[in-house]
Order: sequence, then C-alpha cells, then structure tokens
Amino acid sequence: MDDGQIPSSSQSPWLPFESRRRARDEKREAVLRTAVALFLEQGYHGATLNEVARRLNITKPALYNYFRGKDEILYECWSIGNELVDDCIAETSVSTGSGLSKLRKLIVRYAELMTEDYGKSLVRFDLRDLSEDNRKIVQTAKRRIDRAFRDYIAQGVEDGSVKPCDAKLAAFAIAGSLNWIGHWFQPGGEMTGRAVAEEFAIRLTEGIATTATRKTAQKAAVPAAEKADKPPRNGNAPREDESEHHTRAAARAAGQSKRARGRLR
Amino acid sequence: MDDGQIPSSSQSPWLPFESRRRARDEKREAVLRTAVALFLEQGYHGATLNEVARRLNITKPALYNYFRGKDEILYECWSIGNELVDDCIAETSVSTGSGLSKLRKLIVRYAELMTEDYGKSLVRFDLRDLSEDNRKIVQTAKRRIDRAFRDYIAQGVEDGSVKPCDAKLAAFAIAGSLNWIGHWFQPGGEMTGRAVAEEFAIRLTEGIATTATRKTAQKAAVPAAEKADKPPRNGNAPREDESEHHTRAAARAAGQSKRARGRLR
DNA sequence: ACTATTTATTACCCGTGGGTAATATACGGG
DNA sequence: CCCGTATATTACCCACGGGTAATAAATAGT
Repeated sequence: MDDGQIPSSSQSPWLPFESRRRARDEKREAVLRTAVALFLEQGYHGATLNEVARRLNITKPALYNYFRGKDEILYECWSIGNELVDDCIAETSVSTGSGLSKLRKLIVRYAELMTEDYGKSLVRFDLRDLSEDNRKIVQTAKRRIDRAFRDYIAQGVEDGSVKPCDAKLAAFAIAGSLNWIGHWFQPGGEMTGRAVAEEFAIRLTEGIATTATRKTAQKAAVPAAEKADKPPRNGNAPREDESEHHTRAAARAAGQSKRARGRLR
Repeated sequence: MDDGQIPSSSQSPWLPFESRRRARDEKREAVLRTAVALFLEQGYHGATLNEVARRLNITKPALYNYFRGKDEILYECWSIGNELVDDCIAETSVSTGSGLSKLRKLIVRYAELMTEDYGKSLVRFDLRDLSEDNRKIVQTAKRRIDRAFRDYIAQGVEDGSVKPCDAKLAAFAIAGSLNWIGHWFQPGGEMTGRAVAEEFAIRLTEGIATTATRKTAQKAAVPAAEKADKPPRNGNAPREDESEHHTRAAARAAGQSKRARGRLR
C-alpha cells in the first residue's frame, strides 16, 4: 500500500537531509499548505499530525515549534482563507459600479476562491473543532462575509440594478451555491476554476438582475452608474486584472509579525 | 453545568425504570433519532456513543444490540434521509407537467427536507467516516439525486420551459443552494422550513425559467403541458398536499425486515 | 413454575493519536 | 573555537472513546 520515501512532493523546505535553513515563516506556511491539503483530503479527524509531518520530511514534535496544537493549525488554515476573502471584499467594495456589478465581481472572486485549498477550508472545516476563542472569531468573520453579499444586493435593489427581493434569503441562496463549489470542485476536471466562477456569476444573478445579462439589450433601465460592468463574455482572455490579488494576504506574506507563532518558551 | 437526570427528553421508549417492552424496531429508530440529533449538534466525532445512550436512559453496550458500531449508526441515519429524498424524486417524477414544473416541485420537497434532521444528515456528514461498502452506496445514491435535478433541467430545456443552459452547472448551483440550507437553517427562526422551501423554489428557477414566475404574464411560450404548476403563492395555506409524504419511508416504518439489525450472534 | 431467548448492565480492554520531556544537532555571533 | 539559541529527534505519557466479555435481569413460551 504505502511505505516510506515520499517523492519529495510539491516543494518542501526540508529536503531530506540537506540544507534546511529556510526562513521560519516559510516553514510555517509550508506546514499550513501541507496541513490544509491533508485536512481536505482526509478530513480533520482523519488526518494525523504524524502524517502532516511525514509529508514534510520531519517528525510530529517539530510541528510544535510553529503551532500550539492541531486545532491552532486548523484555525490558521481557516485564517488564511479568510484573509483571501477579505481581499475579495475589499477589492469589490472600492470598485465603482452598481450594486449588481459589485455583487457579480464578488461572486467571481469568491467562487474562484472556493476552488482553491484555503478557500475550501472556509466551508469544509467544522467550527466545533476550534477553541472557544477562535470559534468566536470565525463566526464573526462569517457574518461579515454574509453581510457583504447582503449589502451589495440591498444596494442593487436601491440603485435599480437588482429586482426587489429579500436580501437575506437571496444572499443565502447565492452563498450556498458558491460554498458548495468547495465541496465538489476539484482541479483537473473539465472546467477551470475561473470558468466555473464566471459561469456562476451569470447564473446566480440573472434571476435577480433587472438588466439583461447575456450581451445586447442594455434596455436603459438603470438610473445611475453601471460603467465597466462586464466585458461581454470573452471566452478565455488572459484575465485582465491580475494586478494585485493579494492586499492583506500580501502584507501577511511579507511583514507577518502578529499572530501566535508556536510554542512561546 | 450538567448532571444526571435526563428530563425524559423527546420520547424515549426506555422510560427510566419501567415498562421497557417496545417493539425492537421502535427502539432502533429511537436510537437513530437521538443519534442523528446528537451528530448534528456536536459533529460525528464530537459525539460519543456514551452520550447517545445516556440520552436514551440506557448504556453504551445496549446499542450494540441494534447496530454493529458507530459508523453503521451513521450510515443508517444517512440511509433514512436518502429514502426520504427518494420519495421526493418518486413523487415529482410521476407528476404531470413541464420540466420546470417538476424541477420546482423537487426543489420545494428537497429544500424542506434540508430543514429536518435526517435531511441534514445527507449533507453534513462526512462520507469518509463510513465503511468502504457503505461509502460506495452513498456515492451512488448521491449521483442519482444529482441526475434527477439534471434530468428535469434538461427536460425543461427540451420542452421550452427552461432557458437553454448547461444542465450540469445549473444543477450544481441549485443543489448547492439547497444543500446549504442544511447548514444554516434551524427551526425556531423567523421562517418555517416550508416558507424557505417555497421561496427558494422561486428564487432558484426564475433565472432559468422562460415563463414569468411571479403571477400574471404567462406569456404563452410554453409549447406543451404546464398545468397545475403553482397556485399563485398563497401566504400560509394549510399545505394542500399532506396526502402521503412517505412512499418508501412508510414501507420502512411498517414492514422493515431487510437491512442489518445489530449483532448477529 | 421452569427454561430459553432477548436485552440490558458492569467491568474491562486497547488502539489511536495529540501532546510533552529530555536530548541531540545545526547555526550564528563574538 | 566555543557557547547560546533555534530547531529537530527519540522516547514516552495518557486521556478518550469505540468495542467486547461475562453476567444479570426481564420476557415469552409451554
């Protein structure tokens, strides 16, 4: 079935027996990358710290140099995902355009996140496995995400780009579809994450949008704004907006001083 | 915090110390009712068999008279939920009407299921906690459910009641919204399960429907069928169709002879 | 009433895996 | 070159909870 000799998978900073002198934070992140993948693969309870360590060519106790325990690793995985979502929200909220326009942008970004490991961790991990404190943080953040969807919808209703509807339920419906992506999507399938995201942005808004979605027929019903809403559905353009996907996440990658960092001796 | 003396919760056939002479199957089901509630409340791994037993006024080993082990209990919970879904599908598939009409019916039924314990078990439990064999059964059944959604959509596209679209993605989007209900809904909130279900049936189909949804304007575009599609949105009528929610489930309640029944000595 | 069968209880086992203590090795600075 | 610190390893602990064996209590049949 399985025996030793990991094929030096992905890229572990601990090459079997050579120079293991990388920066601390790089190792920390490597642990998280491995952990989130394993947690998704086997489930939090099915995955063992021994296996996480094994995949990194180290042993379990070494992990405790970087984390207080298993549940903290889980929390940190979730936390990274949350920072990515925050970036999505921040990006979309500063963008100009109607409520519908912002909603669509958020859907695309969020959907694509759900096709990646850290995004999935937001919806596949069980809050009850976290410590009391961390659980509260997560719950608060979840409400923030929900609020973003709801706000854009309400905003759209006001500016006329979205049909009048119950913002709360509409947000649940949309977020549900998107979150579910994290359960079924796996890379290597017929569609790329980006493609799924764009398709969902259309599908999930065409029910509540006042304007026609597909291409023509911008029937002149929108009172204000609605500028660069959507370049009319280019098949596979080289994503024009790779500018800076990481606002807060980039900060974390560089600075990274806050947040517990392993056993405090 | 908590101490002994369970307040004889719900209705346990094992009243603390009196007549415990119920039929075997009734006890079996009582175990499942308690187990599914506890699993949802604390998560499968967080819940212990000791606690399940405690809530039933018995002790852990007694459970092994009815089930082979914890994972079998999990499977049986899931299995009941699956039978309920099968009923939904069976009901809707024999109903007359357009593809859209069937789709809406299925959505309503399925959504309401997601507000109940056994329905939630379909989407909140982790397949990886099941035995190899049972996991295969579940996966097969899941595909069947997905197929039902997809078929109705495809059917609707053909008969003109649904706009042309990718049936697979549309089904994922709809099922995602519905499955997510099982994660956020809890009874006692502002809306009843039924209300949520009806609202979702509208919301999730108005994007892909060719006919106007709300009330008037049946613009004459549907080529065939489309009979008793929907009584125009009665606020809280006493659900006209309580006829027989349980086809297969009813059979199980009465006959119930198949399926492993505890330790075979 | 006596016995066979079912169903429950008490007492126990033990594998698993998170977590820790003691210790060794590598690294960087004076 | 030596020492302090950071980082890793080996060896271990032990709580938890699923599962079992032995046994007792209840039930049904004749």
